[in-house]
Amino acid sequence: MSSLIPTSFYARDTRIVARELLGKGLRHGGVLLRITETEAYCPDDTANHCRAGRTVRNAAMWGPPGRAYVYLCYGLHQMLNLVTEADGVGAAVLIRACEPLEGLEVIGERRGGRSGPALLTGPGKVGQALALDRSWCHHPLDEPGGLEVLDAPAPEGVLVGPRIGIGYASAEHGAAPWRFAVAGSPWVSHRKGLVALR
DNA sequence: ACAAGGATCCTCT
DNA sequence: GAGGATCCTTGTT
Repeated sequence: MSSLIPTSFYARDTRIVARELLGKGLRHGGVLLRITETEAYCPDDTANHCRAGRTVRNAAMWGPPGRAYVYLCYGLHQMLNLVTEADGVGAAVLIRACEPLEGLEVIGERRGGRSGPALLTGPGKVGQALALDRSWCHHPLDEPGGLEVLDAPAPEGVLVGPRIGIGYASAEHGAAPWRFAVAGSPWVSHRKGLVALR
């Protein structure tokens, strides 16, 4: 796990990018993580922050692919997304959960001394473990030494299911199987509702 | 200037 | 499985 993923990887259908991000590396703040759970937020998606058009907060999602979109949820959680699709299209992949590979001690400190899957199963937890804040919004993900996304082999099996916490979306989008997770991994939030990808 | 609403987390049952 | 904490962003006066 060493090479940075190029921008072209992100300039594709958001659901494909979300699935293929499983297993990839995430390095920042002295910590290396393996992505184990993602969600796709697509164009024309009623669960998407961009559903009401462009705003100061969601500007990064409308921008070029391969950059970070970090936003504050419930006034306290820093949520990491990776911007997808062409420049001018509002779409991104939310990183929901990860497995720790390096820096376990630092992660534990940032997560209030917790241990086990509670460390990293949830998007707010991932942001906290990586020491991210909104100053990282718009940051290019292929820049060495910054917030790095590293290439790695795809997992053996993938699970899919509906996304979490989007009760405000339409019935169609609320049920869409746009959440992806590494099969058999304990580092996944809300296991219920996930099924093997054909 | 104000009110409303969250892509969650944690602590209980 | 359910409910409260918490405070910024947004759209509306």
